[in-house]
Amino acid sequence: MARRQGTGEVTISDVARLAGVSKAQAARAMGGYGSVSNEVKQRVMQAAQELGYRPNALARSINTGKSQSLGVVVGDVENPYFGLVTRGISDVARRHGYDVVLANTGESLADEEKAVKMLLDKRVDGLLICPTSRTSHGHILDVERSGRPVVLFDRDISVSGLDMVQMRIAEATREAVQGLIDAGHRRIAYISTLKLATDGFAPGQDLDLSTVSQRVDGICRALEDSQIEVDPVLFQFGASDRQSVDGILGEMLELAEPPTALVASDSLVALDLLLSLKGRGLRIPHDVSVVMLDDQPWAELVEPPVTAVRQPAYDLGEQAATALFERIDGAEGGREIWLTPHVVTRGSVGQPLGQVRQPG
Amino acid sequence: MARRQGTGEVTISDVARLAGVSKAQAARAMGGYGSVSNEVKQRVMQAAQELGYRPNALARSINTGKSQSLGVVVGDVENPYFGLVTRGISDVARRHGYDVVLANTGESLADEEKAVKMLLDKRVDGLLICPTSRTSHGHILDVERSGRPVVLFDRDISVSGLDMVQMRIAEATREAVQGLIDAGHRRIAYISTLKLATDGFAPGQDLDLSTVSQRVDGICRALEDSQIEVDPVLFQFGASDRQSVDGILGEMLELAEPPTALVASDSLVALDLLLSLKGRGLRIPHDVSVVMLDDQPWAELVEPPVTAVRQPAYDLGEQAATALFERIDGAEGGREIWLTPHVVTRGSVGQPLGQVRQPG
DNA sequence: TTGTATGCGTTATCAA
DNA sequence: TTGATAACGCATACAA
Repeated sequence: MARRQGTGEVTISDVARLAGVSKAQAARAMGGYGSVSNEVKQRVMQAAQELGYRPNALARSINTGKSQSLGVVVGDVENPYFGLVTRGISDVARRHGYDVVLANTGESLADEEKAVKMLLDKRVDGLLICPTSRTSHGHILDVERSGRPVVLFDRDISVSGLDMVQMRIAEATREAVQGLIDAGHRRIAYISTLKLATDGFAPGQDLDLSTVSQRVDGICRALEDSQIEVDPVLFQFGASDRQSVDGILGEMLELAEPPTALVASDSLVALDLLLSLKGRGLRIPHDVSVVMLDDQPWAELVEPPVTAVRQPAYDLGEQAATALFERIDGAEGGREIWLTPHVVTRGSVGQPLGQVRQPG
Repeated sequence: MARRQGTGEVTISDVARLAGVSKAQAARAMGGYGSVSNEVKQRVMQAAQELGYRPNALARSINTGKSQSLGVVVGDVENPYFGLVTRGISDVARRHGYDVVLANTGESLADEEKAVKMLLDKRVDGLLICPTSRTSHGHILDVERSGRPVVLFDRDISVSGLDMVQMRIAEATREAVQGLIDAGHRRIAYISTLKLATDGFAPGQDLDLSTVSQRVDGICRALEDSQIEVDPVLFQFGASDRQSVDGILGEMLELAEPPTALVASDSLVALDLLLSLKGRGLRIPHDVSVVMLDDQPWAELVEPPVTAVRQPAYDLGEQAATALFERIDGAEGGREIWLTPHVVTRGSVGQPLGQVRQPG
């Protein structure tokens, strides 16, 4: 007589009993390992079918040490860019018979740390992380130390040796900005969601997100190539919503030498930025030129269509997941994979208005 | 001497040994159940810390019967609507200390069935499903029968008794179409991604997606209220990509009595539709009016801004997850929750061009 | 409060 | 090819 109740679900023992074989044989037949005669296999299958038996994957995992699931940690699935990345990951995972445990951290480091812990506790076979911070990465290194493979995607961290799949977006950004310069722009502003740790921004300053860092580098390189001054006031951060974007834009337009071109760090910023411009009655590209550093379908639709840097987001997800599976299958770590975004030229870039220098 | 090697990870036994207490006491201290003296708790915590011990959630789950994770089955996370829903679900889950196993099925019934099986095998504590089909739902009923709670979201199935959270979009659609009628439209077309099982569409026909069914109902009701003929040729399906949308639009414009207003079933269709209109040089709302049955931020940005039905997608996710947790906590099932979308009037609806009837 | 022994549902080992 | 039994890592009933 059992002292404790089971879960009430059908187990392999029930199947074995009905099939008239030992538990071990039934397990072998169901699991497809070891050797079992065709006749027994038939009987077991039949019994399993009849009882509606489904193996308990948890119990299996505890024995095999493999959970057949991947942990994915990302800041914001709501951002269409990450939506697509997630889709790429999920497709590869499904193809491998794995499923995906998704943790959305809202770009909070504390939540990211918690999420990683939870995922490790659940013994995921590997982790895909898009880190919130370049520098606060203790929890990520812990994972590697624990022996479970990790692949970083989209963003870098400040130590090397980990697998990572990234966009080579510095170069594409440089190209896009070169396009602005070629059109005659000298005052080019950059607007990002990233919240700066420091009060103001200084060129060359370390930024805590590699993706933002790359973008800024690309812009600066383009400017320096043409001997154009890098003006810190044209690098604006903390553009987290419509209101802050509008505020930032308003301040920059009041500058003695306002920007003639605006570079939006991603599609969300671009959306708010374009709405703000529209609200102010500014016309693109007549009054101001615009470039967005992440393409989205609607960029083609607005008037004028927006010049953008198109990132292969789905591919990023696919490659990251593929790299992780290679690690799970025993491959060496430390590999870096770089994907190449491309500039898609549309109609939002034109010549700057001849701006008049304020006297004094 | 152990015959089999463990996973190599630190277990509660190791912690117990180092702390100099029994395995049970260590487990109690770590798990926070049963009674343990403060002194032992201290020693155990200390030992766990030192060894870097992390409990194996799988082993715990197998005992408790609770996995602390939710399964989410959805057709397409890439669709921003579902992206937001997922975010809502994920936030509630995290608040409850659960994590989310996400299965993206690409709207394939076979994949949906497989996904549900996998999730059940992994003993998720509950499932949130956005079903691909109203009628092929055996796998969903199986879940309920297995005793694990399910909440359907966004879409209905053809049997009652299950928990479900849905948009009351028939009514909002009726309102939006009423707006078109009020503006003078009589030829109103509807374009949906749904692939029809039958060859053509007949008014009153059963559709396999409740969300599409509701939209069609809303349109028909508005038309009937104004004694306008419901013309099957104005209901077009299978608009899965830009090309097919363009083809559908082309055919409809060649009709003897072409539509003067277009209703896009969701934001993806709307995007393709607007691009197609733009490509053809048709102007909104002068040449044709447009309404989209799912609002997205860019709808406000395009020229003219697009009148849309705004669905509280994040709320849908939140409510669905909340309902599921209530079921997990023992609440009765069979509840239906309805959310109310609203028409957001913008500039894409105008008076129809006086169209000339073809003679003969 | 503590320790022992057993159970969870599976896989792995070993002898038959 | 089979069956008995240990092992996985933890939770829990029971006795101490």
